[in-house]
Amino acid sequence: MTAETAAPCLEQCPIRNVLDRIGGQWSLLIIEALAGGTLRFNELRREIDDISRQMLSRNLKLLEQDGFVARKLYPEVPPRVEYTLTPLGHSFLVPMGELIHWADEHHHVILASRLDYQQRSESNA
Amino acid sequence: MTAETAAPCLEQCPIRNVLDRIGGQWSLLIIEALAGGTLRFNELRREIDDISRQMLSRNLKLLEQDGFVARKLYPEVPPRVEYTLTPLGHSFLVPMGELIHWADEHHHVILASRLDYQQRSESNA
DNA sequence: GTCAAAAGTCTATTTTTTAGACCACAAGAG
DNA sequence: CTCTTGTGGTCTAAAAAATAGACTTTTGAC
Repeated sequence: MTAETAAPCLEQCPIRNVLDRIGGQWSLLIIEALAGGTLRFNELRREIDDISRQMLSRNLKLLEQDGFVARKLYPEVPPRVEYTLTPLGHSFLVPMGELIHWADEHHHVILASRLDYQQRSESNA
Repeated sequence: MTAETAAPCLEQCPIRNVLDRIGGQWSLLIIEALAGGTLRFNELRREIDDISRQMLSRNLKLLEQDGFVARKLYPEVPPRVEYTLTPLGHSFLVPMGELIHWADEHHHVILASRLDYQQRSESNA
């Protein structure tokens, strides 16, 4: 129980640095949508459906910065922009898949826990 | 390419429902901190160090609701509260571990990508 | 007597997100 | 010709969320 104990995540730790980007509501959803293949901006928007243009735009930019997705602009009129997962993005699908699998497997437990908690707090009220 | 294609995550889909909770900046950090064993409120705060009391409190409450952590209040004065991972919380450590491992393995690529992007946008400016 | 610590809560300020208008241009309908 | 739709966004104003910091209550140390 000396200084060695835990504290693995100070501010500029790599894990935190990476996961903070992934952590938003939208990033995982976008990556998942692109897992099926290249999509254009508005295709993504329809796919995710309740994301605002601005958030989609911002998150795509972040994902592009971090090298998860590649953005290809076709200089046509009207403009066409295609977003595709990079190899890095694809490699991320593996741990993300496990996370989703876990969520899928356990969501009933979680839902039950939520209900339980709700009922307990009601009976205390 | 019919309706079957993708759209796996509408609003009330379980994955989304679960991951939205996990998705915050703090949840993963809290779970990671508790992976080492039971901690009290202020111990957690020192562990994570740049989390506000309010966010820690709120996130712990959410994690408790969802059944990831158990909260044990000792009715002493001053009050003592201990937070511990439940079995569900522990089982989550597995996919989370893979995610962290991936982040650890790839953060250099991501950092490089960020720098690259930055330089490209500077040369375009 | 004074100060710190416990585990939070409350409020005010700041940041982030959302909703929605707006842009230039072109193709298709009528 | 005009009207509407679709393209990939950006901009602004309003709503929601996060942060910082004071406050609470009781005990033990000094």
